[in-house]
Amino acid sequence: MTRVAAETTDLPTLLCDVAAEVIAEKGFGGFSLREVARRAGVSHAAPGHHFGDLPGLLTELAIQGMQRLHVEMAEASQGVDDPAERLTAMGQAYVRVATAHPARAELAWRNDVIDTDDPRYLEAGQSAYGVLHAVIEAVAEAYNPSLPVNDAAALAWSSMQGIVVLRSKLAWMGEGDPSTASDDLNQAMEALVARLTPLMINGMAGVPSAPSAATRSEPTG
Amino acid sequence: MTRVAAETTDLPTLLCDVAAEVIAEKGFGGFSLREVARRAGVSHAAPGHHFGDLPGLLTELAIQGMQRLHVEMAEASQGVDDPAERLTAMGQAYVRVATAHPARAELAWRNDVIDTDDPRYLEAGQSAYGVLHAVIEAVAEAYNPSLPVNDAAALAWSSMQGIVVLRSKLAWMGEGDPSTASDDLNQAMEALVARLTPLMINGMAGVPSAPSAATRSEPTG
DNA sequence: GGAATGACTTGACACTGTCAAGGCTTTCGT
DNA sequence: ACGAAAGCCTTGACAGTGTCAAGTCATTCC
Repeated sequence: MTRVAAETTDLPTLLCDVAAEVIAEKGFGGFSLREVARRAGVSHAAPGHHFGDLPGLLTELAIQGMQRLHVEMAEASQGVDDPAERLTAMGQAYVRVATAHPARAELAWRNDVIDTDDPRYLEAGQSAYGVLHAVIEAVAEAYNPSLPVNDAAALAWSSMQGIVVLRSKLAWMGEGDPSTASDDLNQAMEALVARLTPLMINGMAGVPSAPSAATRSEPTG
Repeated sequence: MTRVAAETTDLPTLLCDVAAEVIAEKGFGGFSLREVARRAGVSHAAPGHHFGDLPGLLTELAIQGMQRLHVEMAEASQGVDDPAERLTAMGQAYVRVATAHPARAELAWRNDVIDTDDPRYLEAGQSAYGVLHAVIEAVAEAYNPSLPVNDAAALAWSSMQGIVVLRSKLAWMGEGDPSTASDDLNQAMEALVARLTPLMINGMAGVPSAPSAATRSEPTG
């Protein structure tokens, strides 16, 4: 009857958009396939017809989230020469995607409800990681050729993802006011990323060949 | 009937343990209050009687997770004098809690299904952050008095949480084999934390333009 | 022009969270 | 000591959910 969005788009993409909207609105509790169908103006079994089952739809959203992460990080890194600035731009792009598409970005890491063996999911994830890895390699080349690139890349991605998860708890951490509007929170997070990146870059630039600050537990040299 | 666990513990804690077990086993899909009641050998409405509703039970688990994070980080930092080593020990404790109690640790950050306004939740979170903040302050005192402590603490916590979330994706990142057993994965993650901490400490210690900051290993000589 | 394919609906089933009502046991006041 | 009150838990019911089989209808293909 009253389909909510443009009639031109096909039903699967419409269902994805509606699902992301519902999740962003009410979280994963209160989300249901039937409500998605209701908002899209189709029968309750229509989603099942296109995506098989609930994990099928959520996996599709997760793939889209990972792909978006990939393309926006890649775009953000283009045209920025300095490796440190490029890492900052990518981190900000990551945060921006996570706030602009919360459902898709969160689902990308919800191993318990998606099919992590889907080849499209794997490919999107590895592509995204490839972009980050390239930037860290540039950082290593510019600042410290002996930098353990894999470790540094893991640190960078972990930090970005951690910031997104801890976003609502930044008030605990003296990083702004809890009552800030979402636009301000977004800006505050991009600013935080901009301040955190040099902290990481400094660590990557100055890492001694034999770390002495903490106990080493890596046996192989 | 056939209650599954020790009869000595009271029903609420039994229900929490069973719920955590079910979530760890089958994820949040496939989890239901009724199955928890079934495994505990009580009627289907017993959980509701003690916790009100589903968010009530999940919030209780989240509080327990945050508290565990707090106490284990505090314990890990005790008896370790060097700030860098203490930060490493705390990071490893964080990872250890997240792998030993996956349901509780994950729920601690699932804002969509828990009640984040619960005062016990808030208190536990702020206590945990306080422990981390103290360590970062010690790092600042030892290595770099002008370190922005709040930023550095946010970076440290974000990294720890990010590592936990990305744990299953470490294979993409050249950080070990995807087929490693869970015990090995646990060890690999603690080793990763041990390698990442010096990276962060170096970044916190100072700017790379000052060459002494990059090469020195002892702050006091 | 008939058949076959795909898109979607209808109807059904087992299951879920939540609530009201009731029973049973323990505790408490007097 | 004895009735009342309070807690703990069960039973029963209701609306809502995911999923599957069967059916309807238009399009496409030969």
